[in-house]
Amino acid sequence: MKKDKVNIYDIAEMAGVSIATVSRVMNGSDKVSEKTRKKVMEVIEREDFTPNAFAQGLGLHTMHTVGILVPDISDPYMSAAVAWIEKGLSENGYDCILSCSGFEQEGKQRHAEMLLSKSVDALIFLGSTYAGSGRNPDETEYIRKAAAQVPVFTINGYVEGANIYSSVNADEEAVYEVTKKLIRKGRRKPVFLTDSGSYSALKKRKGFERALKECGIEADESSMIHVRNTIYGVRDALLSRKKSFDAVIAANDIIAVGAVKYANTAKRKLPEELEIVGYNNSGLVRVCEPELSSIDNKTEKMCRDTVKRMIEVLENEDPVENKKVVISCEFVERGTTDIGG
Amino acid sequence: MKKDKVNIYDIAEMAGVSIATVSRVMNGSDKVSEKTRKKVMEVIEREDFTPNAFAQGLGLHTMHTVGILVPDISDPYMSAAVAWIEKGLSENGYDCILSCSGFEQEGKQRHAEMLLSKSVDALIFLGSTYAGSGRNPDETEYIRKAAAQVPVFTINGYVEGANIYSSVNADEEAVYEVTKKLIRKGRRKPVFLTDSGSYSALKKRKGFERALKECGIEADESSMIHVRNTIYGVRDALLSRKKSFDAVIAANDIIAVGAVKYANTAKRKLPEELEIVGYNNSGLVRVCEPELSSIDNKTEKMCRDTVKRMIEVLENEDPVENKKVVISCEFVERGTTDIGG
DNA sequence: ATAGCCTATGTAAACGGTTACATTTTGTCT
DNA sequence: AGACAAAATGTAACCGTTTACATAGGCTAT
Repeated sequence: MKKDKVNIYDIAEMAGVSIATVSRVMNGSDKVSEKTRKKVMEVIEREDFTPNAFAQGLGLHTMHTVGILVPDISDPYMSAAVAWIEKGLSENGYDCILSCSGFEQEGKQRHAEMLLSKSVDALIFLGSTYAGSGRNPDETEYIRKAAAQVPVFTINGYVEGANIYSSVNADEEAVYEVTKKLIRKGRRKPVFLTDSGSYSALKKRKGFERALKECGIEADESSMIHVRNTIYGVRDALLSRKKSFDAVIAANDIIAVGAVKYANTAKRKLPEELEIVGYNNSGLVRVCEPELSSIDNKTEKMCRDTVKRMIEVLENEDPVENKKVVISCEFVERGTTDIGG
Repeated sequence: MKKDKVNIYDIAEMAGVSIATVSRVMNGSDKVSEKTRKKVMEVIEREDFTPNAFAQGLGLHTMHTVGILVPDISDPYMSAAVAWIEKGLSENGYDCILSCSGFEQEGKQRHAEMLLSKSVDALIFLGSTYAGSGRNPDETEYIRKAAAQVPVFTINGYVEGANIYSSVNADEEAVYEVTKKLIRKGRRKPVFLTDSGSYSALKKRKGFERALKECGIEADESSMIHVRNTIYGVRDALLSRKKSFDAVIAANDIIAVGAVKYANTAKRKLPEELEIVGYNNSGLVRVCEPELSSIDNKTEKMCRDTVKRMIEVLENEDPVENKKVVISCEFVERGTTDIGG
């Protein structure tokens, strides 16, 4: 099916020079006389020549390609992050291979191996790992295995290990601060909603618990609710809840939107009777009515930062000192709270 | 950084066989005696040997990899589509390289060339092209160029040409039908909102105009409004509009949400005083309040279908007959209209 | 024993670039 | 004009696989 493409030999012949000269022209560098360069460039453009990346890779030992592993690209937070990462990589002459691994460890592992077999220069794991959850210490074993071959970067999932670089949000602090504010304002029955036991979810939960404890509010198990990551799932869970509550801190914006749906359905006025805080400050916040107050976890900054460090690791031989970068969040107030931005 | 890896020569030497035999063992196929296979496998496992992908790519001319070009992955419609495509490809043993090209032709072209240089087996162009707009016939020249090298599949952007396969929605029909319904119900001043002059936008517009003409409503230019693809952009455009209108048909859900924002801001009751129809039936429809009536363009079906045809084209030599597949849409009624689902 | 055939294995030629090194061309200085 | 350096260009080795083809070795049938 695939037609034969022109290769460097064809170009060389047409331009009446050697392949070395064509290669030199292609790579801009080196010393080629202006006359020859022009002649060769003409042929290259006329024939629409683009070098074969594999052949280049063989010689150069790099394909300038980075693998991105994302559990679910249709999640707005993930897709926004991928967009930023792709942009950053592209600006630096790298391309990305995307792989949607699902949330299961087995899929992640398989996809990571697939990416490695494509000789990516580095790997980015996007989204939460379960590292440190204590439930199963080898849940991140495959990340360490991958790191034996290429530098690995994790975003919002911290894994300790050689050749592994992590960027995480100060999730605990962020939730702690916002919960405190809610309590200070008079809320006495806040609940925390999450859909997973991921690394970052655990941090958020910790922040929530700490704030409650400090304020002398009993943090019983029932104030930390496990929900499905869908709008209706959350709404229904809240509708059927027996115990009362007067504030919701959600682990992501989708869950928060579900809480807003609940409030609208149950006719509880926002923010007077109930306050809701989302997480991620994603595109959803403005779609929601009233618009959603949310904790901005600085996706763009985090992604840009990750890409920058990656380029450093890949292109400088001196080791990058910062293995773990913590990026703080910022609470953005909109219509679902009234605690001061 | 990358460790020096063992290669096939090392394995061959250690196992006391030739590289050809090792290669045969690796690829499972061919006839190798059980004894040799075992001996070689042992060394392979012990040394953790994985073949170099560059070299494989050079030899094989296929990496079971498909390139996906998407203008903007953070758009919920696009990311949902990518998720479906990735899933389908993955199920068939293919991987995908994602490239976010932006909406400009120049970027699309550059990214397409990049993907081709990576020896992808096929290319998928996601989202609207400007083919047939008449404004510039070579706007799709680069797609044809790409098709000279590998089969090209376009989703919602029809391009005529050899080796090009398209899947498009019956956009004109869908908009025509829903507009008719609105008019029949009594709406006399519908407006159509779009952010682009893309192929599918033009079809939608055509359907809108046709419905108006048939019903004897004057379709002046001002009833087809060009807006930015942001919620506030649309809201503000509508707020500042002088001429009155009583129904909105939007080219996508984001625009429709903007119209809902407008209605909420201007205190126009939905759906009594104003009816709004979105397009794509994306995740946003349920976030919106009231929930958004939208035209479902069957993203999953379209993506699955595209992947299926692609596999056929790639793996069977007999030509696939259907170069252009049209997939019909379905209007889904929610809170922003009252015309009957 | 030997011709004849399979089967298992090895040899070497692609694949399409990069690049160290060799060679030719050009230009300068005396 | 001749010597020499510098600049431009060419040659060929190398990267690590796959695979068509060649060959060696084992078996059966005569």
